[in-house]
Amino acid sequence: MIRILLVDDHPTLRTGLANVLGCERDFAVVAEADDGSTALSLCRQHLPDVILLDVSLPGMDGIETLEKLRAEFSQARVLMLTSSEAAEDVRHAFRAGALGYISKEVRRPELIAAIRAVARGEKAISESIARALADADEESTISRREIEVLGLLRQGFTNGEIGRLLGITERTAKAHVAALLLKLNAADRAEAVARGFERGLLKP
Amino acid sequence: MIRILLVDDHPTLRTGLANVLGCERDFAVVAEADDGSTALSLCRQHLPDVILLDVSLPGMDGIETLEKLRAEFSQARVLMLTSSEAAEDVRHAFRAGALGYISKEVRRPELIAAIRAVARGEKAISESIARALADADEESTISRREIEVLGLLRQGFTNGEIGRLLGITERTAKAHVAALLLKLNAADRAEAVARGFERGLLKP
DNA sequence: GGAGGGATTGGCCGAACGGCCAATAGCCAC
DNA sequence: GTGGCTATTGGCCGTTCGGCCAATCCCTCC
Repeated sequence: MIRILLVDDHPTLRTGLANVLGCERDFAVVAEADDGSTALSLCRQHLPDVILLDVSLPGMDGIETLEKLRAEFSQARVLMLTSSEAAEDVRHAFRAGALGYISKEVRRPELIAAIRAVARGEKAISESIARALADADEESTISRREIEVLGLLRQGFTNGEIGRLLGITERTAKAHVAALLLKLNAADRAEAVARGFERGLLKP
Repeated sequence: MIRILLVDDHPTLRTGLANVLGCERDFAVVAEADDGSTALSLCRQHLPDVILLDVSLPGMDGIETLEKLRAEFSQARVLMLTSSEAAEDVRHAFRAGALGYISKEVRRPELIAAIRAVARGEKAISESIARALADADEESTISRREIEVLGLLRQGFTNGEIGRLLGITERTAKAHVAALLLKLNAADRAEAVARGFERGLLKP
């Protein structure tokens, strides 16, 4: 018997999942949560075999929830669910100890197969996500520092301000911005920010 | 009997909806579509009483689908479903003839009530959406032209290029950009683009 | 028919931006 | 340990940006 905890903020989607999963004789949805902290306490109560975790949650987001879950239950087997295909999110999730990462768009059989795989301790990645990861690899990698700078560009800071905020020279800030423009193939910081949102580096 | 057409690109969510709706004796889900053109042809086939239409669809988006549906079936009663609360989307939807607009986060009873209301030809707006609309009213309204300019800022165009693209002077383009910065409370075009994404004026 | 708001344009100016070239130091992987 | 990548900094320069002030035309709402 595979005991499952559902974590998603959309009640209807949870119903759909519960319904789909309920059709499998060896699946049992033992609890449902609509946010990260509820997920944590329910996990303590039920110690599920598999946790289906939405990436975007209100308050504490999916990745953060994943980190806390893994910190407390290092053996927790987590399958991330997502609506978008942001390569950086996927990487973060795996780094934080997720076992699987699949799109909500997948059909029933794929979903079921992914859950079984994760329950066995195997990895599971849906095809669209794998493709997004491959695409991201082709493009140049954006460094952590650059993502940090991108976050400041988003807030309308000038190069000088970015330098001050990061404790570096305006020159260096400029260099980071230039690197961002190049890697994101953007003409100016406005387009860089747009690309950030398009790629999921920045979140609304 | 209320005959319903479901339009959403997430199979699991559709399952959930079908499940929730199936519990009501006077509801019948007569068809499901995962994109706009399928929705159109299914609508021709089944002439449903109510259409549940997701705002974000692959290819032709929800609003566009709505427009085509209304153009062909002017009596169509459409209830929009959304994951985000972008005030501009809501306005566009109502202008395009939607009868209702609710968040996917709503609980079962609210959803059912909204569908019954729309089936009777009444409007239905979920609380969170109404709040978003109210918030948007407090802020200054962004004109169509400005949204157009925002779309160009996103693509990294300079004021001069924007002028050329819109057939206006650089001066005027500058004026539009300045208006955007003011209304979006942004320090520069990069932040303006970010605010555009945050508000749902721009879509990834 | 008048009021209000959006779209349009003008000039001026200091600050910020982005491009190009080059160099040093630190860290990870092979 | 050596190559490759990132982070850091420097100078120089033409272009672009954003702010401030003011004016006209057109459409819609009352």
